[in-house]
Amino acid sequence: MYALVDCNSFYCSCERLFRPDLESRPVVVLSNNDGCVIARSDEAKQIGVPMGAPFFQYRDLIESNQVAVFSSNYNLYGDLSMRVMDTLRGMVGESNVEVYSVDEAFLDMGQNFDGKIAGSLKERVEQWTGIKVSVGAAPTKVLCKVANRLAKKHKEATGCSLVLRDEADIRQALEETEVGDLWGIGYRYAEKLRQLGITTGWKLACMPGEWVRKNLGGVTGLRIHRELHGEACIPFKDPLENKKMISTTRMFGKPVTLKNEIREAVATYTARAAEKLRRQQGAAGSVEVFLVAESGGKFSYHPVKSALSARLPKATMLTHELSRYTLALADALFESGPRYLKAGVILSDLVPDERVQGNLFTAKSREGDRYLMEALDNINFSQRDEKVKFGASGLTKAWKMRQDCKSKRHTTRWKELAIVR
DNA sequence: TCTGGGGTCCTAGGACCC
DNA sequence: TCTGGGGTCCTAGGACCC
Repeated sequence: MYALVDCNSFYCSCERLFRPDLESRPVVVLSNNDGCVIARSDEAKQIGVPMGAPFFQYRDLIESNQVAVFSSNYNLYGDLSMRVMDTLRGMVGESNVEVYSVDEAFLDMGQNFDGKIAGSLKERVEQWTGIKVSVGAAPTKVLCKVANRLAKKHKEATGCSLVLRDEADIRQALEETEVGDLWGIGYRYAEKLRQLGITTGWKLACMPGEWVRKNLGGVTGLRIHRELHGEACIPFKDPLENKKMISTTRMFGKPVTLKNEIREAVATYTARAAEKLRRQQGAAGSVEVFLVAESGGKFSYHPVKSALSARLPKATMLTHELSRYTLALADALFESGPRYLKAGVILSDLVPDERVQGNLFTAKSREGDRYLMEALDNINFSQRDEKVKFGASGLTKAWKMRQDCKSKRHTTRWKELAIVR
């Protein structure tokens, strides 16, 4: 049996933790650049603020209902997420927790599953961290998702925790689940399935496997289908696995037209991506840079993307080596004229740093560079906020994103500690 | 007139997730 | 004026190999 533990309206819960006065007020959290709504408390959902809604379109609704609005504060959410995950690890063992996202984890509950543990997991997390969670348990990951969704949907009846054990439970749950609400069935497939009259999870489960393989993206669809029948096909992932790709991409706070500003942004994003790369002790064999520009058309929002990539002669984790390439790509991409909205840097072909293949022509020892990176990361990690950086990243950063309603980093900065009087 | 069979590797693009 | 960021997996098709 597996269990899925999912934090309720996670970002909103984090904000409320330090603002108890918001307990019964609607709360929303905005994406970077204060662009769209990415988290809503139950009250905000009831008022009718949809997920992903552009903030400017819903501003009136939000203001007239006195919704508390926050810019996203990833320092705070990341830290609270760690506390939740640590609590879970303490209860079921480190190797039985797969952190699926910042607010979700799958737990491997083993063979002798006792239904009561679902409740105690929930209680302990809430007591130790102050974050409310929902628990769904079932024989497969897809069914855990179904259970979790229903646990949330029927809060009063389930107490936010639901176990699907035998076939009767599963059938009933699937009959109540719309096909598009299944994990792995997105907008496109849901549409297609509905056209064919397959409206619920149960109806999909009743289709023959071969049909599913043909019509639902091959083996991916087949896996979901089998999971609906209680056959676990989506493996429990090793928590120590490294990323295969690392990217840093951002919208600009306002459109950018100057080459220098594009270069600053690309240098900054390269430095951030390289930092993530070093954290997993990796080195990148390829880099890609992309720019997104406004389209000429006045009445439509159709940004134009252009991208270039380069393969490095030797995989590296050094910021200054990586940015030599990313800046050259940025120069090649840039045109004067377009108003640029966004840029991004993607590192791929990642290999573990110690296994970097030697190259006959770059024999020079790079120990010094390595120490430099280590020192840089240490300073920036403990002091934060880019205390030390490369000049190419720029000092003014006119293009930086907007964050007008950001809360304090209560748990990760001494200076921003909450004050209680 | 008639032109094999069995592979691998790479890339682009689609679909999905939170 | 204003629409996020960071990932994963899979497939099809082309180039190339013997």
